[in-house]
Amino acid sequence: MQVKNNKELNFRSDCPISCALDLIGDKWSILIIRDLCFFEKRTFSQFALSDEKIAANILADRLKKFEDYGIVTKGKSLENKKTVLYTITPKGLDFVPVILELVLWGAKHLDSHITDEAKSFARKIKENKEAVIKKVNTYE
Amino acid sequence: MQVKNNKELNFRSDCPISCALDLIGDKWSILIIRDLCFFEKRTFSQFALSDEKIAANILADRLKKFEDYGIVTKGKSLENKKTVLYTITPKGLDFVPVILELVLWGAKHLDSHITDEAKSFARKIKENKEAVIKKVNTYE
DNA sequence: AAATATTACTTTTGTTTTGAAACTAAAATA
DNA sequence: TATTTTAGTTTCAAAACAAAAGTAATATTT
Repeated sequence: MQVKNNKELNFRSDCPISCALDLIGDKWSILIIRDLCFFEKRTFSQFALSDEKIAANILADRLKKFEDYGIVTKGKSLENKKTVLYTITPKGLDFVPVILELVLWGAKHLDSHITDEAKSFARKIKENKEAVIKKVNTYE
Repeated sequence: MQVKNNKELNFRSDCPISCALDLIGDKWSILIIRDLCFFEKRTFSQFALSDEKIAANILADRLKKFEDYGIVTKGKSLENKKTVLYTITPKGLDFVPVILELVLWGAKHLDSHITDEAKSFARKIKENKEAVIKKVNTYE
């Protein structure tokens, strides 16, 4: 049978930064991980509803990639047969520190674009990064 | 006169993560910042020679964007008239923590692809992240 | 001084990725 | 039974990317 798969990643080099970017270096991947980790989103339509308005085809592509590379697992809801649940793995959760640093960068250098809520989150990260990471890791 | 400019960024939302990605969310931007911060590259041809082999047109595009958004400044060499020097700004240096977290992620989860050198760098980051950041910040 | 090489790009052309919209199929709800 | 919801897929045009070749100024070699 014909399986539609993301083509195999070829890593451009053996640099860990480059390899990480080969997997999540685009405008959408990190936002999906953000939604999984900080907004407890789990379903296709929840991701699709985010402010940035990802297109359905791109979302489907990234979720497939994430599944293929162990960033999320795909499962079925216990309550009904049509809802698909995406759950972040430990490998995916390990992107949280990257995301927190992006928040700090954004809050510092794009100040005027950023909400007060985001600014207060940045403050919280600066005060106690480990606590923020631990909290995300215990959502599950 | 006709100026060739990167079109204005439109930020997809007011999320600091999303905004940061609007600027550097692609496969190349962070690698150029890596080369500036960790390998002291300053010229077009030095960037072009990196292992990942960025195409000249893409490199030119990203350097222009970086200049426009204050990530680097463009200057002339004191020694000769043809070399152009790109220098990272404090705003650009503030991406270093993001990069260090990508190194840690890559070293942990893509272990088999990564060089021993990169692994030992990851160890150093884990031992004393602040020292690594400080060292990068004092290259200049 | 002339020829060659280097540097920093730009241009061209073809391919790939993205984005928007419409469409589908199964399941759930009214 | 009809409508809505969920999770996608398909289509097609536009934008971004990649590889290669070209250019112009400067620097080096012969």
